[in-house]
Amino acid sequence: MVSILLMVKIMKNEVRKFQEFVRRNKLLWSNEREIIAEQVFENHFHFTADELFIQLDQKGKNISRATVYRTLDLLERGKLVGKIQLQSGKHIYEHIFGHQHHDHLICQECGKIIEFHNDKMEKIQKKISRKENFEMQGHCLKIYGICSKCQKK
Amino acid sequence: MVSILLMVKIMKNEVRKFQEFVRRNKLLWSNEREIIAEQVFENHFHFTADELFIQLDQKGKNISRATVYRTLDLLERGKLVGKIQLQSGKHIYEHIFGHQHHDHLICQECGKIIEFHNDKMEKIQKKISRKENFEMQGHCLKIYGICSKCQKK
DNA sequence: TTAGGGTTGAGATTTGGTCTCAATCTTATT
DNA sequence: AATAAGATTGAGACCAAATCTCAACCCTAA
Repeated sequence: MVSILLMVKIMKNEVRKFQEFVRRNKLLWSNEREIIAEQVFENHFHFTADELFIQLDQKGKNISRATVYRTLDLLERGKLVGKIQLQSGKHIYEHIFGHQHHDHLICQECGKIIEFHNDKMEKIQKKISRKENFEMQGHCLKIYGICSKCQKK
Repeated sequence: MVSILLMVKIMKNEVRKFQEFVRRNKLLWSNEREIIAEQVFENHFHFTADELFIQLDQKGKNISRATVYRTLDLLERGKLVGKIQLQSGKHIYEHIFGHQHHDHLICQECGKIIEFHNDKMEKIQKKISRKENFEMQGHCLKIYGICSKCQKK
């Protein structure tokens, strides 16, 4: 009797994309990178590096803070996550892969973040850069204010 | 013989504006606040809190770092200076009073900052906020890239 | 002149993040 | 399967920017 055991590692599409990025850049694929990426893509919306570290810790994954930061950097370089700087100076992360580029409305009261995208504005930015002979690589637009819920309070 | 000594303190317009702001908010006007404000408005273009502290130190003004930071916060609250966050997470300051609102092109190579203003973009932002029932208080737009000089290198 | 309370300085502390380096793991090559 | 080269990791030291603490001091109104 012959039994064939097929070990297929189920890997989320996003995690696989990250693995491809890592290999493409001649870096090594490690357990830690996989665990961190999995957790990142389980998180919906925005999270901080430290939140991620604590989540992993609570799941019993003993991964050091340094590795979490290093891996988030890598995910950012691979354009799989985006890093957003808040007014306080803190950073939050969000998925990018599979998402359209967008900017943010940030509530100063409760911290709520609303995403939006506006093509016209992107075009204007390109035009301004061209005028200044500036080679535009990216941009960051944040609108600060009070969200509808907090206005009612 | 009678001699009248008229002591008129020459105060830059911007410094006076700050003084007014301080008084309006029922805070006290101190020597330190005056010295710091003077230095702020002597600086042209952008500077960091620490640069300001060092400038004062070199002039023999013994003002503590804490006071410099505190006063910059006040100046910001009074809308006399603006605080800009760079991608590195560091902050730089710039005058606002008497200047038109503007956004920034930031060279990733040499750090050069080019200011610009675009009305159409401001309008779009207001429209977006309105759509989301968001009470817009301010915004921050930074375009990152390579300036013309650095492209040639 | 005085009282009340805002402001300051020096240095400790916090925060978010990076660095160090020996031990460990990954991968390509035998 | 064994090996070697080199990438990665963990623990904790370290760093810079900024904030906090609190006693001493200064500003202002009365």
